[in-house]
Amino acid sequence: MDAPRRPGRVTSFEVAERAGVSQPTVSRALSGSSMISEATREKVLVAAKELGYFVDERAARLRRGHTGTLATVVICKPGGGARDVNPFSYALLGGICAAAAERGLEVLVSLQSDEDKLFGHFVERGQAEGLIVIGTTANRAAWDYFRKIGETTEPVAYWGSPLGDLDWVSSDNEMGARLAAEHLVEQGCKELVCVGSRTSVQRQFAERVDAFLTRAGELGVEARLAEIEPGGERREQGRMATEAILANGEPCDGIFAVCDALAFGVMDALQDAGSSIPENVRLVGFDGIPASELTTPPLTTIEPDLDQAGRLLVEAVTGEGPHPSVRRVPVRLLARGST
Amino acid sequence: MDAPRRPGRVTSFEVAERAGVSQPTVSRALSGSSMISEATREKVLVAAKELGYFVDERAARLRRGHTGTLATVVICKPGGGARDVNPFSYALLGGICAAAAERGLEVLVSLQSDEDKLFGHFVERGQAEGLIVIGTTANRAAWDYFRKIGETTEPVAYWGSPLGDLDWVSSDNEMGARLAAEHLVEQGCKELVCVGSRTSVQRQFAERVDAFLTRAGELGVEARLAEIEPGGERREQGRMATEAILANGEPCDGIFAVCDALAFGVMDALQDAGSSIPENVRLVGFDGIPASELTTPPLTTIEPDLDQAGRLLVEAVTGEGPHPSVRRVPVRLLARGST
DNA sequence: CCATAGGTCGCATAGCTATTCAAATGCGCG
DNA sequence: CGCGCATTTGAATAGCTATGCGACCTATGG
Repeated sequence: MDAPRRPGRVTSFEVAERAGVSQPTVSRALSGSSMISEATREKVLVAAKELGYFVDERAARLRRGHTGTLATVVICKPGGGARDVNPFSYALLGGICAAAAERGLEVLVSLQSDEDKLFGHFVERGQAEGLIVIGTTANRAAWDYFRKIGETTEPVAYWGSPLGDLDWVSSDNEMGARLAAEHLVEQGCKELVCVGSRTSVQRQFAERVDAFLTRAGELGVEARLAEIEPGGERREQGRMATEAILANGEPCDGIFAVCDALAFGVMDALQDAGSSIPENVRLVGFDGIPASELTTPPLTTIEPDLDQAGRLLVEAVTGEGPHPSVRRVPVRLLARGST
Repeated sequence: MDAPRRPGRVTSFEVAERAGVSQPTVSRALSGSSMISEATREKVLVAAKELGYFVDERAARLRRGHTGTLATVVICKPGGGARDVNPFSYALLGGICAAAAERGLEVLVSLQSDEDKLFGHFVERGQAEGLIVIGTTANRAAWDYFRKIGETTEPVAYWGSPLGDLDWVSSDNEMGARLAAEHLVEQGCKELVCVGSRTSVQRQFAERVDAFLTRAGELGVEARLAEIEPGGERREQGRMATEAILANGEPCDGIFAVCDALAFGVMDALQDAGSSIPENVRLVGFDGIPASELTTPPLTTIEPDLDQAGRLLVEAVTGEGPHPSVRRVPVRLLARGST
């Protein structure tokens, strides 16, 4: 059609011929084998450059038996397109890519919402060494699916979801929630509310709720849970939960929302009710998504170290360290205008 | 170490033996060849399932000669980690993944900031059919790099950057900027300012600026450009440009910021100056990033159809349609509180 | 001067599938 | 009953690299 499209690709045999050596020598020279003399290696490198040779990864991987690749499945909302992916998932994906690159691994990304295709069988098909699954919160069906196939022997690591005997990684929810409680108390709050859930698919939420209430208790401050309605958008859930609090006239001068998206809804409701942040109510979120900086006032939030998160996920799936393992990503408090 | 790790993997030969046929028959049966009888195909499928067989993509791709994979390079800021990636790039990446999945293609993602590794040679190494490059705005050096290697014969498509004779895709900047101008005028604005740049690496900015000023002129409304300072964060650039306007006491009741991140800075400056949006000044952004919904008031913005964007990029790189080609992604106005 | 060891390199092959080509089978029709 | 044709299958091979093992050469020590 257009360009001649490289009729036959340049092979290591052609490089060998040009360099006056054998094909295996080319292979070894390029892979840095120590059994090749410097002079020969140089000849080979020159020939390879002149011919524009690149190793064919297909053949190399077939022969070698491994791929140097990790697959990452990002779970999407059932009907949702790319637009609906949680911003947190994208940020996490970035951390994974960075950590993989550190180790010289490629990353294959798959956005999935269809239940039957969730598990791409990337490992069995020889496309990846292991699988990282993130965004499981977005899709209940997906969650159940992974729960069922939990017995697979594939090297797979999940973000944020205790699944029996498997590797998983999550924020240090307990630490984060404690930081939130301490911060609100330091700011003088006396009547705390936690907007979240103990029963969500997202088990991380329950951890945050429990740790927050416990820590508030230790500090001698009232704290109670405002359970969100299941289903629907997070932001809307946050709004409704907060409206319920306000409607009941319950006293409240400090709110901890267990994720930033919920916190946005909390802000909506407070603003509608004419309650000002932080004067009347102080608010802390969780996740540290970049958008949290844009609200008025900017949202105080608990930010996990996503580079670290990516690193731990990659380590879990490449089998470094014990198995099964649970790894906690360090968090820090980003104090901003909402407190 | 841990699990026996599948000492030898299940091959098509084993499936063949169990099904009582030959290896080529297995290959054909599983790939849906029409030259296999239904009875035989059924036998093969059963045997494959019983043995837990999956095609080894490494071997299949080696033999077949193509990979069914697209590589996407996301350019990052020079020193920046995953955290610094433009949210727009992530959203676009989502669109690309979705479009690729529609065509049964896998997506290999690579975040890159080191200049020497930008071009992963994914195609030459037989890892992908083609390359999509996004986020070129983030990194001047990267931009120059790609400019230099523009002559490569690799199938590569760029987001948003006219690069001589290559395929590229961008928002319909002209249409978007016109929509912005028309909207501001409809809302009664008489003194328009465009916060942006004609000289940025990001050529899309210049297109937006020109179209906005032209359209405002056609509508008989004053409009001028507030050129941003080169370098630094977009948000900061927007803030500084707006502060300059306010300091000069120039009349202004409508602002078009050529990207959302700039618009956030515009809001910062207006808020600091006690100028209220939309009463005193109306504001329109560009890109429709999800975070634009979170500002107070929510930002009116021009949203490109990112599913479409992904589709056009994938088509460009897979060689569907003419080459070289320039493709424009349809946009729409999201009217929100800031106007 | 020979034996040995160490350092380099080439031969042959494995790794698994898709495809080409020929062979076998079954069927209709003259 | 024989022949041609369509349908279905198998044998052989290509696709390209990495690696086990043997071969070779040179230097070294005896």
